[in-house]
Amino acid sequence: MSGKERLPVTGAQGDLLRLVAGGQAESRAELARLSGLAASSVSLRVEELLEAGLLVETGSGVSRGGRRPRRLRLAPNAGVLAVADLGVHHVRLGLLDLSGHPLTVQERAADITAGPETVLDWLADAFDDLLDTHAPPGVPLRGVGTGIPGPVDPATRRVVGPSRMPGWNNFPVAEYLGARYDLPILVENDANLMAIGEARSWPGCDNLMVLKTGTGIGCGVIVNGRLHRGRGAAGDISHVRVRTDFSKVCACGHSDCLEAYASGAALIAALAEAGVSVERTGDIARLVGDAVPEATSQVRTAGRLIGEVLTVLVNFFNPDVIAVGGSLSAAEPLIAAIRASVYERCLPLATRDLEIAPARSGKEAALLGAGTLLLDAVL
Amino acid sequence: MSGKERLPVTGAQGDLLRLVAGGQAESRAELARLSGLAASSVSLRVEELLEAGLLVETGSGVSRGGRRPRRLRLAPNAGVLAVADLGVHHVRLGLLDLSGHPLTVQERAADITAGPETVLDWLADAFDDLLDTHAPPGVPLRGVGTGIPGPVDPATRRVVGPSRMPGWNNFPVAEYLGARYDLPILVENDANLMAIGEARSWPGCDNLMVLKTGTGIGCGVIVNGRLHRGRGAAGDISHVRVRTDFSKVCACGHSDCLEAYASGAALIAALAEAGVSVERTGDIARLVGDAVPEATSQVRTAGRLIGEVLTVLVNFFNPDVIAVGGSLSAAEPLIAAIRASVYERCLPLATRDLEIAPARSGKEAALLGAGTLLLDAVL
DNA sequence: AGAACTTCCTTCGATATCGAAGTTAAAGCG
DNA sequence: CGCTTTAACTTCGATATCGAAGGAAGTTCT
Repeated sequence: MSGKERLPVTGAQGDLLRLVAGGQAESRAELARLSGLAASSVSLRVEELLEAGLLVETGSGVSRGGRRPRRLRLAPNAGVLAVADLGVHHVRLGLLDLSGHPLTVQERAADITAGPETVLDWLADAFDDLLDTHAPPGVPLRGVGTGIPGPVDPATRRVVGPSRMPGWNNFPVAEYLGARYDLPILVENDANLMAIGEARSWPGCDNLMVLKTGTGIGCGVIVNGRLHRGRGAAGDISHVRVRTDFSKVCACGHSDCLEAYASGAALIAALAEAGVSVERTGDIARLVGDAVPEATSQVRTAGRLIGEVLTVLVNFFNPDVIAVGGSLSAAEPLIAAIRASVYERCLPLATRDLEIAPARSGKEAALLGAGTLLLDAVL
Repeated sequence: MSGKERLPVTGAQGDLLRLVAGGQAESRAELARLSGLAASSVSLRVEELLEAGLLVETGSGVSRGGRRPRRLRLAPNAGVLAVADLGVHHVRLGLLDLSGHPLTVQERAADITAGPETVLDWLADAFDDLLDTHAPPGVPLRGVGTGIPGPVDPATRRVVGPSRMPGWNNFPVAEYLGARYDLPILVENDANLMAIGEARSWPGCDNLMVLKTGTGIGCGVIVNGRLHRGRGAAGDISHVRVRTDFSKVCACGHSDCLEAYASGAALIAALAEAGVSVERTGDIARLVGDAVPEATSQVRTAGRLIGEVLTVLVNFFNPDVIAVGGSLSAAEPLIAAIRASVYERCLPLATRDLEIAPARSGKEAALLGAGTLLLDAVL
């Protein structure tokens, strides 16, 4: 667990390892195509990686009309990653192998308002616990990463101006964890991590928007296969102004923000007014499933508002995919309403091959995304 | 004028040439830093390029504390590019050297509604004319490019669904020009070209939005220093819905499109209703300069509407710069109104270092952009 | 079943790139 | 002015990459 240095690989070896770890290549031939290296060079490097015990050959793959490829995998004992997805009330955390596949995942209750030191100490203890109980013996920890339910400045890797995280503003999360783990540390906004994780489930799609509809509304943007951070807050559409019949003031001080109408928190408040008591965002989808009319109507309205914001973004950005995740996305009318808005209003060229679909990668999306980003730092 | 092949350069040589041509590097040392190659390798390749007559040394540059760099330039006789920016009523066309600097630029009246064959034949004749009269003798033509005032499908390089170009739909512009010139041919949307040209004027800024406010409203998007095309129509914000007091139906069939209120064409119509007769979009800025109240008021409203659309995009995309060009941008209240909307409504993290400014690169922006893109195909 | 592809991977000599050490030419300074 | 420092380039042996040719292991066509 010592040594902040990467694995003992040269540049070209690292590129190849990343391609295998990222699931983009499974054979020498694919590596050659994707890396741009000559097939002969790939063979040489792969040979070295096999000898170093970082790669293993696991049988052969499917023929594409000729000789079958010899399938390459990352060695299971090359290392593990410890990753977490900090939420407001819950934390998901787990261990991944260096292919980014989960070895174990847990969800634990946690209160992020307890402040950064308390939460991060607790998190590190939880990691140690997981490593003791679930990591194969002798396999080294190679990196630590966590998602944060608020904006993270990519330059300083500090939390900046979070709305639901008192005490965290400007806290140097990466440094604090770095003091405990002498390893690559990743700190990133949770919607961004989710977007990266989700992108792995859409091969061939280079431009995605990934919505996280939960207590708040988050959005991660993948451009050209890579996370777009902008100045640090890219994808933040929660305070975009929407067209509505009556006016609401948002917690941010502006009026008519999307979040004030279409977030899980807003829906819970609206349902309470209508006499329907809901405690958690996840329960809204259940009410919709039980055909409670107030819930369905509210979700439909939220979908329409989100969809109207998306029309602008679809025309502007022309994504291949809009993946909708988060606990609200389990309510079917949400995506239906989003689709209706977008397809009705957007340019044909922009919607021709646009797919608007539920997120494919489930609850672990953010953890997988953390793994994917960490691999770039580790390999 | 024969030979569709590129210049006789190997891969690494091409990279170096592109860096010099793009104005990013002027010395061997800069080339080494930017290309990632070892200094020794750079020296070898540069030596070859000098011998091949593609590069020339032109004295020495400014010392940065040590020995002065030996300044490198593209050889003036390495070739020329013929580029055009097709508008609805006018065409700008010119010759560029392989550094992308204009040798000569002209504006000629032309009617794009005459149909593609007529216009493109006329354009090619105009190119030949320019080459005869303004190209240094013996310098070969290396590439041809043109901007189109409508959407261009990047896959097929055909015009798709243009609004003001009858007869052009699905016309294979690149193929048609390719039959006349056996050279790399570039065909691209005009706002996209303008964005690329403008981006060269903002060194260090990797994420830009470039607005073209003329008869219509165009927008080009630069992400990570490269043009973002999406599925072909990225940046097209002209048919985004805006919040207004009264409702208008746009030519596209939807109601309340941005273009129906804030485009030059819309302003001319609105001014006519107010009893102010304007013929061309460029005259609106003149009226504003003469403090005609109706014009100022209309432009301010247009700016506010554009700004409101931009708030969504700024939160989402987090650009470094919004550059506003086109004939309307000469009207100062336009940018002032855009700034007011964006700064009032957007997230602090997104506007902290955001610059909203008039385009820097003038009327030739699209031609320069065409040159920049062509260089990638030629070098 | 046999011949003809196709694809995957390896071998080996030719070539390109690297990087450490040296050279050249300037700026900064007492 | 001469000394040190800095940066720009060059030289040259070590190393990495390439690419053509060929072998291995399939599929497809006849």
